[in-house]
Formats: sequence, C-alpha cells, structure tokens
Amino acid sequence: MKQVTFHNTLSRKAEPIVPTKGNVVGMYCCGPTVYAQAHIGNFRTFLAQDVMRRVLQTAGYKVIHVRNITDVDDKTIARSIEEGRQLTEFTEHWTQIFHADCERFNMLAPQIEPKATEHIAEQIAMIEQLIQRGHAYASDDGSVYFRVSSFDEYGKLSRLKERQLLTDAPANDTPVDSDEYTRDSAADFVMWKSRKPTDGDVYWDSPWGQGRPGWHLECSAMAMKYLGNNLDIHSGGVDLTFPHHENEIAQSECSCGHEKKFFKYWIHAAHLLVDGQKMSKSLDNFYTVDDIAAKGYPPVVLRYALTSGAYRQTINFTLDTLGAAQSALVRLKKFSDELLAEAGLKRASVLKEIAKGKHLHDDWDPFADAWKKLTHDMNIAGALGAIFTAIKAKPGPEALIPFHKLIFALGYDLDQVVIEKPKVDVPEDIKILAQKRWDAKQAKDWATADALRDELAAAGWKALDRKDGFDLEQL
RNA sequence: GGCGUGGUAGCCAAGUGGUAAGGCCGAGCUCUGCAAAAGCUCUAUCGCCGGUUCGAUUCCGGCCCACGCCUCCA
Repeated sequence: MKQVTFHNTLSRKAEPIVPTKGNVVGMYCCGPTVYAQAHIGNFRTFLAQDVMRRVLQTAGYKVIHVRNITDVDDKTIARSIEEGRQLTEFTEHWTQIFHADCERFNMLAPQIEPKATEHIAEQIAMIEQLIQRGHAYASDDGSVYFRVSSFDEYGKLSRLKERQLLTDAPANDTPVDSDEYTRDSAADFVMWKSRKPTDGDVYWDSPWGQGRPGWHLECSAMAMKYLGNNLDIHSGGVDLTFPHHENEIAQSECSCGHEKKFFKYWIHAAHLLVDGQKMSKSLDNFYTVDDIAAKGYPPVVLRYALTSGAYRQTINFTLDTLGAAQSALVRLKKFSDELLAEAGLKRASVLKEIAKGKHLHDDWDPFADAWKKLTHDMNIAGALGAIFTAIKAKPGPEALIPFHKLIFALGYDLDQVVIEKPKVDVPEDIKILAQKRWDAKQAKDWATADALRDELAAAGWKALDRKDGFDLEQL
C-alpha cells in the first residue's frame, strides 16, 4: 500500500497520486528569487515541499525534484545595481546562502536546480511557438505578451470565472512601465520584456530585440524541459496560484498545441503569519534562520515549528512555539537514542539506509497510524500525535526502523537537537559555593548542603547533581 | 465588492455523525537526602443561534469575529 494523497488545487479535493510514468514522480517546485536571504515564510513552503518529497520517497516512489532559481527579475536587477555588483555575482551570493540555509534545515537537494538565466534559449523558443500558434503577440517596443483570450481554459486553476476582480483600482496603481500600455487586454501578461534603462546591462538578444524574460515564463520552459514526460506535481505558496501558476499553465499548454496537460497535481502551501500578522520589517516580526539561531534554537527546532501545522492552513508563528518544538524534539531524540543504543546502531547509518530505500516494506507497526496520517494529505500534526501515542506504549526493538522511517520522512535531523543545556561560564565564587555544597553533601551534612543551595539560589544559580559531581544552571 | 480559509482546553494543534489525538506549559503523586532527571495521573462538551437526525463539534442555514487572495510576493 503505497498510496499517497494530496489536495489538488485543480479539483479542490484530496487525490491519490498516480504518476504519469511508472514509479517516477516528477515534482516541480517554484524556488526562490535570489535577491536577499529567504525568510521563514519562504521556508515554510520549501519545507512543506521537502516533506512532500520525503513522504513520496518513503512510500517507494522515485522522485525527480526540480526547483528553479529565479536569478533575473525586477528585484534582482534593481538590488544588484544598487549595490554596484554584476547580476550573476549578486545572485550567486544569495543562491549560496539559500543553499546553506536549506542544508541547515536538512532539506534534500533537488536533483535539478535550473536557473532562469541559463535557459533563455528555451524561453525564447517557447515564445516563438506561442506566437506561431496565435497565442502571443509582440508590441511595438519589442515586448511580447500572452493573449489570455486565446486560451479558453485560462483561469481553471484559480477559478477565475467565479471571481470578480477588483477593477476600479486607484489611478496611481496603473503601472508606468511603457510596455503595460501596449497590451491588447489588461489581462494579458508579459513573457518578454523589452530592454529598459533600469535594466542596466542585463539583457539578451531575441527575435524581438534586446530584452529579458518575464517571470512566469521561466517555470514553464524549465518544467517542460526537465519534466516534460513527468508532469506530475507542481507546487508553491498559495499566492502563486494566481497569476503565476495560471499563467504557467496557459503558456505551457498553448505552446505544445494542448497536447499535454501542464501538471496533474497542483499543491499549494498556505502562508505563515508571525504574531498574527503578515511578516514585515516594519513590524519587527521578520525572521530568517539566522535570527532564530541567534535566539538559541537550532534549525531543526525551527523546522519542527514550521512543519508541525497543516501545510494548507495558515500557521501563526510565535517565538513561544519554538520552546514547545524544542521539548517535543528532545523526546523524539531520546526515544531514538534508546532504540539505537539497544540495537547498537548509529542514527546516521540507519537513516542513510532508509534514504537509499533499503526498508521499503510496509511493516509500519507500531507506527502504522502515523504513516497513514502522513500519507493522507501530509497530516504532519496528526502523524506526530500518533508517534507520541505509540512511543508512550513503550514499543520494543521492532520500532527502530519504522520510527526512523518517519523521522526521515519528516526530515528532522535529531543530531541537531540539544538535550543538555549549553554550558555557561560560571563565576569563581559560585563555583566555590557549589563545591562547598557538594562537599557537605558527600559528608551527608544535609543542613549545610541545603543552606548552601539557598545561597546559590539567592545568587541566581542552581546545582544539578550527577553521580560523580554537579552541573550549574543559571536561574 | 468577489473568491476563499479559520474560530477545538493557558498556549500550539489533529480529528470524527455516536458523547473529543498529541505536544508545550501548569498541578499532584511516585522515586531518589533535597534539587534535577525519569515515571504516573489530572485539565475542553469543540465561536453564537436555529435546522436536519435516535444522536452533531462533525451536515445545512443565519450571525459574529479573525485572516488570506483579487496580477510584486512562499
């Protein structure tokens, strides 16, 4: 039974994943625009995609994971010019930081990570096909637009027809970009943007003159190139449903003469709020992995906090949830440690085997319920509940593999979990007091020992005894 | 205005037409001189009002509140 279901935005229902081709699931994820460090909201989505992939792999599918890097757009160009750096150098810098963050989160690296700037030819070819088929037109200034009215199915993903768009936008909302005026219809979107002074030296030659690709186009061209035969899953944040994904569908399906459906399953992750509001720098609730790490929480704790809620539901992130995540992870780690110690195995080697697919049997006992929850539209919260319930029943050594298969699927790097409190520098006088208490204790002079404990407490310290000594903790 | 999501214990959060998983925190107990650790136990009638039903937190209708999207955005 390797059935995995996900909620498909196209049908608005949870559907079992049936790959286009055999046992291979093609999975395209809209990746980051590399102009700054990704924030935890971005990672909420990327982490959901990572678990999605891990669940599919654990179920026995071979996943081809493609995640693009958007390395040319208004923001990357503007910021790089601001900083006086070459676009490639600038985007390379942020790409590296993105990769480092992904690693810290223990995310599986996509097998293919295409960059927009390295697929200009494919994008131009797609535009040419669209023009040929009458779905696109060039304007006088050399920009090319997709003619939305030429595609009957436009809007099928976001249910555009059922919505009444806000049309009376304030006058100053009208884009000043010259190419915006030359569109035949307000709904038409740009696929090729003619070169502007604000683009600096960023441009490519094309049949329509110098310019650069529009944002929606790269995903279409690269997804078709790398997953043309495995158009299974396409995912991203909810905000991409419209217009980004709608436009991708239009471009892609029209470019091939409607021979192919551009992806069977569209999966969207909800947004993240911080303290009940949208993250923003002005509200001082804008966090990156570094910000959370600086507060003493390793990335695995943040990963837990960002993934333990339903992926299709907005989560409200607060710093308090990190404490809960930390404590829960400690329990998982302790359980893992016990099982491994009993079996005389190392966590890394067990997980490595699982990652390689060496334990693809369906023997999930005693975690069958947890796995079932995980494969049913990725119910991570439900799965965690089932895991803790199973742990409470104190299962035997047979739990080792199923438990670690779940840990693999959830992607928690338990080695990052710190069970002991970090050692802190203890002032000399406190050390002396504590030593005196220890000596009194050894002499079974309880009265003195207790008095010294009180003194320590008054100074803000607490002694934690071990068999052969003591640790000190700040109150 | 249109479309959509959510309101479950102090906090976070699953779930189901038949009297509510789990995590965190807190409290009590057990166990160790004390403390810590560990273990055990305890804490909700599911926003409000109607309806359908033998029975609804779960279905339907209305209302209130919060939030998201409506062409920059994970």
